[in-house]
Amino acid sequence: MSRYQAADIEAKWQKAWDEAQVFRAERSGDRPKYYVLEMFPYPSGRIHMGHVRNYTMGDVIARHKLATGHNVLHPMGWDAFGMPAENAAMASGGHPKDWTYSNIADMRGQMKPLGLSIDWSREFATCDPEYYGQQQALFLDFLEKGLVYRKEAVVNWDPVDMTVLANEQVIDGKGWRSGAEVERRELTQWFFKISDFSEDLLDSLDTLDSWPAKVKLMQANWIGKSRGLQFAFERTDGGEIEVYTTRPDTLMGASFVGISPDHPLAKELAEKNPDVAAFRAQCAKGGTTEEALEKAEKLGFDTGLKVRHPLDPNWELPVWIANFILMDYGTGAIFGCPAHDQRDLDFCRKYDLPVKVVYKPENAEVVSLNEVNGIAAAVDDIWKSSAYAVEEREDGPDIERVCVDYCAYVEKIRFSDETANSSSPAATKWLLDRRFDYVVDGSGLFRSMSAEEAFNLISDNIEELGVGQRVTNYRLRDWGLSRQRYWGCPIPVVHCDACGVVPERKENLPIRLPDDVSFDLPGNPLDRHPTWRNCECPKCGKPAQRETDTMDTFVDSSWYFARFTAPRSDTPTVLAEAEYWMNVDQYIGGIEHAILHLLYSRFFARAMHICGHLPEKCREPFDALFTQGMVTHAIYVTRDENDRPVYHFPEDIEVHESGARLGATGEEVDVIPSAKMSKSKNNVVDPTTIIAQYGADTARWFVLSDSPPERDVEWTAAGAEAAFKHLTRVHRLVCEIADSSDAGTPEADEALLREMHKTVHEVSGGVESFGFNSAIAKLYAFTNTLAKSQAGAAAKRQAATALVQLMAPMTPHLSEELWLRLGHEGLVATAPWPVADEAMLVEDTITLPVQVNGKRRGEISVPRDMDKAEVEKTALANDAVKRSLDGAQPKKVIVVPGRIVNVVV
RNA sequence: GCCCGCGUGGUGGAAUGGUAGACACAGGGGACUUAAAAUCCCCAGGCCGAAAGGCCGUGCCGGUUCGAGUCCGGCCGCGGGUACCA
Repeated sequence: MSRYQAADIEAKWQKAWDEAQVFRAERSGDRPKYYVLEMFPYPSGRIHMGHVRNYTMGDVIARHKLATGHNVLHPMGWDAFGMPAENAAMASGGHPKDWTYSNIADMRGQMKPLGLSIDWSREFATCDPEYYGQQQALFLDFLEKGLVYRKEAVVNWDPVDMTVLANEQVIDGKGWRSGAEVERRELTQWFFKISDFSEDLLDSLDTLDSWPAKVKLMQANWIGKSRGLQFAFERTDGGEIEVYTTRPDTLMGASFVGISPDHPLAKELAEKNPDVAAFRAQCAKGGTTEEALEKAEKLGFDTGLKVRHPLDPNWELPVWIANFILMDYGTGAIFGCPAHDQRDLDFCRKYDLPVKVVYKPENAEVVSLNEVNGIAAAVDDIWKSSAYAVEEREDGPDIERVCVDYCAYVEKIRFSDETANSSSPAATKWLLDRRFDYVVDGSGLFRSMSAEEAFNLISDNIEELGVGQRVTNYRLRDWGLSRQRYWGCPIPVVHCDACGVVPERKENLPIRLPDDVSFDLPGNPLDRHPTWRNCECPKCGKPAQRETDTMDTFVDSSWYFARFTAPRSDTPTVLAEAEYWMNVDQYIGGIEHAILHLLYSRFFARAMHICGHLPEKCREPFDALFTQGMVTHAIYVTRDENDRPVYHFPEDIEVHESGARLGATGEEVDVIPSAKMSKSKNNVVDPTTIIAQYGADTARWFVLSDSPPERDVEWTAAGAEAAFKHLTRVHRLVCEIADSSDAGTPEADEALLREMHKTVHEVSGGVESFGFNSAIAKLYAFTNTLAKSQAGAAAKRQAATALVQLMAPMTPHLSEELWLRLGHEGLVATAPWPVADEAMLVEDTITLPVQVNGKRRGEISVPRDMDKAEVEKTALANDAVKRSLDGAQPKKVIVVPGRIVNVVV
């Protein structure tokens, strides 16, 4: 009997599949098509366990669909533009192109041994001029349809290196190479008009039935539809300030009007007032990320300007410049209502601005006002309490009641204030400044009304006054695609002194990246290239300058799925091919792409449809989405002399009880226990050693069995050994069965075949619903059953055949080998998937647990179809149950047929 | 900060609101062997108990339910995203 020789088997069958062209995808009318796609990799140089996990999952789906009679498209390509190639060029002097293509060759070489059912004839890289040239054509079409435009936007600016930094290159607010404090700076850049599609992108989420709910929720929140009021505050010195608010109901609690440091008014003031200029400069420090902006200390500057409250001309509010107000959202100006917004509250406390309550806190009565910390603490508690947040509902704010009782509440606070030992300035200020006699509706007191009523009352007043109107607003911003970098798709436009910005002619595409560039200086090499940017204006023919910005790499990955349907065509897509192959039936990728990549792709599919590159049905390009968890691993960090992080490889680390240290020097390292594997953090584990040691089938089996696919998994090497042992066991067992001629008992045959049908049923279900780890557990159990079975050779061969077929999507090479060994014709890869006999799935006798008051006390064995009354009788007659009841009379007996009996006493 | 997830034995994990811990890893014991490897068999959440059995137990606190790992509310911890990492 031959031993399990993974290396021989795998090479043999990969060759066989190749020769039979089993995975070559061609249009065909005789089978339903199925397009399965895994998010294509960035060619970092080495595949890691995350790739193996991702592609193996997709491969199981693809092979299962092939076996169930589908015409499967399962392509692979490379998301090949991006910063790491330039970083490598800077670090070691090579060329990004060489680095990238060499990495692609390496990774393809590491992926092929996995035996993936990929149609490699469709492979491409986004840095191929044949691909990015078509992308440039798309850009020009988008431009023509008004889907692209230019405007000013802020970037991270490194004032020492004089270059734009990616967010990732900003560490603790400092440039990663220079260590200089990063500034925000405005540049003119290209934008896709994704915001034109806000409503559609939001509404269409409802049609994506096979997407994870969490992804749809994240996208919906990202798009961030809000109903609000846009209106103007009149300045006492003339002019006005336009604000947007989702909370007009809190207008009577306004304490100030705030404008963004990037607001035109702030810029105007800065020209005359050096203090304002200095404040703006202070606000411009730090990175551009939302996180950095939100977490930054709240800074404000009192402009000295005043505005009139729109509902009370005698009520003046100060105008502040505040760093937490984003120019990109709404109008870049707000009114602050500190009582009902945490950020406004923080701000008002810091600058001693009044806090006016509009809503009565729901739990005002239960607040203890005699706490040792005095009234300030009580007020704090209330401010912090969730009662203050008015829940945003689909139909606008609701639930909470606008005050009436708040007068009584304020009295209560005041009463307590007299007895409190301390009176904090904030609390005193708040008490002194209440204006609860203000009239909204002329009645002399606030009416008791719901938040929605208040929302409408204020909005109506504002609209009647003619100073503003209700508007729908979206958080989603247009997609800035300009990058001041070399290794990306050149933006195909020309700047002409006479004609302005002119699109390149399509016949001049692709606009190729020049090869002769240097990375010895920071910044974009295209900018300082001696000749590349010189060209003729496509319109007037005079000398002109090429755009030197390249495209965001997200553009590359926003349409590659469509390109796979016609990867060699000299147009971006071919409608007939797209009509046949699209949409992607199953898309698989990391949860980290839940928002940006998937949203951008949805936008691109719409835009491509508008330009005639995709049929109508492709507006939502991914029918089903599965988001796999990430493979994580600890990160080991030390700090260099400038306090910048240095990441160490796992193999250089010694772990001890209280932490970890560097093996070479003994230096203690900080351990970040579990984080996404990332090349820049040096925590990537290489799967090739496992493949070399045990074979691809072991690696595939192990990554699928180890954890549920949607969950993150911490990589450990233990376990691969066990997977290999199991496959060896299956090999031995099936070979024994193939050679056996034993007779068995009819009972054993029956039992084995019942178990076989159950396994077929459960494994099929598991494969179809991404329950790979559970499916594999069933296969383990069935292997154990088969090994112990006393069934005859014929029944065992039948069971072994099913086992081999069920394992085939996961361990395709081993299965082919055993399929042949069992004497079957052709390839298991194309053999029809086994189908379970429903009649064999039901047992005649079932075991029911019996609970007494919800605790399991015994079990009974009853016929499957026994009626409820009989089951109840049997349960109550059970010895263990009687003992547990101890003579007590049951009040109620709940019988859940086929499930459980619960006796309540 | 904000949005979204996740949290179950020593470990990975299983469990349409219905017997918590399937299946495996590591561990312990045994068989085979001169020995080892390989293979096979058995044990195994915690506590009490000789056993029968009992009590506790799915991050924490509370709720809904005959019944909660699962649903609801509030916390804590960890992870992802946060628009120039891909």
